[in-house]
Amino acid sequence: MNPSEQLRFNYPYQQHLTNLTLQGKRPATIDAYSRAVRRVAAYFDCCPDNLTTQDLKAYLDQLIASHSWSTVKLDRNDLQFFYRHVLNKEWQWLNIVKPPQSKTLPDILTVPEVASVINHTRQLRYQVFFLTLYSMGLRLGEGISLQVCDIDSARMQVHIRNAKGGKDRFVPLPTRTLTALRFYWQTHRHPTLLFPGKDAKPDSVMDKGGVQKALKRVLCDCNIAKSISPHNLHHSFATHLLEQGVDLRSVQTLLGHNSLNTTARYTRLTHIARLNTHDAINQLANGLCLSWECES
DNA sequence: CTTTAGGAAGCTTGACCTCA
DNA sequence: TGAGGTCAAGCTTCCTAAAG
Repeated sequence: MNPSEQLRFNYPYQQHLTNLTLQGKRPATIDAYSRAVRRVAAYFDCCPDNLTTQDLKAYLDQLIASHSWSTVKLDRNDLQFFYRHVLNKEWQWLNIVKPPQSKTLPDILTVPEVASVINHTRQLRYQVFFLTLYSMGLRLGEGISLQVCDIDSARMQVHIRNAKGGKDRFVPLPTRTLTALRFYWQTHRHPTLLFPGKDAKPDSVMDKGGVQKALKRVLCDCNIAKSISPHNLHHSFATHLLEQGVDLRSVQTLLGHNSLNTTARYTRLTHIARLNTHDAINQLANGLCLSWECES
């Protein structure tokens, strides 16, 4: 893009960012939506305010060929937002962009596999972190943001703040996890964070990429060939609770899921006798043998 | 359908170790 | 002791999957 065109693009782009913020969109959404506008501008090498319907159809057509439908949907939604709120235009034809129907299911670790992963994790911080994610069914982002003040050891529960969609929830805290968190905290004694980063910035949390890489290494050491990421610990936890007889609604509340869609795979298990959620969680955590506990 | 979080890749940085 | 190598962590960006 030449300098004058770039200058012309900057104004609507900034307006777009402002509108997204004013609409209360989360940072991840603003990031994703702003990328789509930058991408279409880069593709046509100009400010996208005067593109024709044919131009945009051609753009989305090549995008379908080169990217996943998730990306295509994002760009479609972002362009719609951009045209509606920045350019004040409607693009009805965008409704013809519809992804094919598909439904995939995540890989699940067994309880012995989870124990193996935790025990093969050499660094204490990752070992305790994986235990924390699994034993309370947390998402990666929820785990790394945990603070000392979120732990309520009197009521044996943890306050999960600003989870997906900006929602809070409480989850039961297994005794074993509390012990592990206390043990690990003694090694760094950070005033607020349970899982601080290693860099010089005092309030930086543990890096997501580092956690992902650490888990990949451990899975390799354990010879586990399943497609597993930290988020699969969240799914594995849900599966194991249902296998223990906890009812589906309780598991969804625990994980911060409102819909039945993603957990529908587990519904066949709900005929099993109901079990107290707190007991089931402690049973799962107690089923893991942690190497550092054996050493200490 | 729309929105948000997670995963992955590529690059940089810094700690740690070895060796001349 | 300093140069060079190695590796993990951190950071940024882009892409994909999951959840609302």
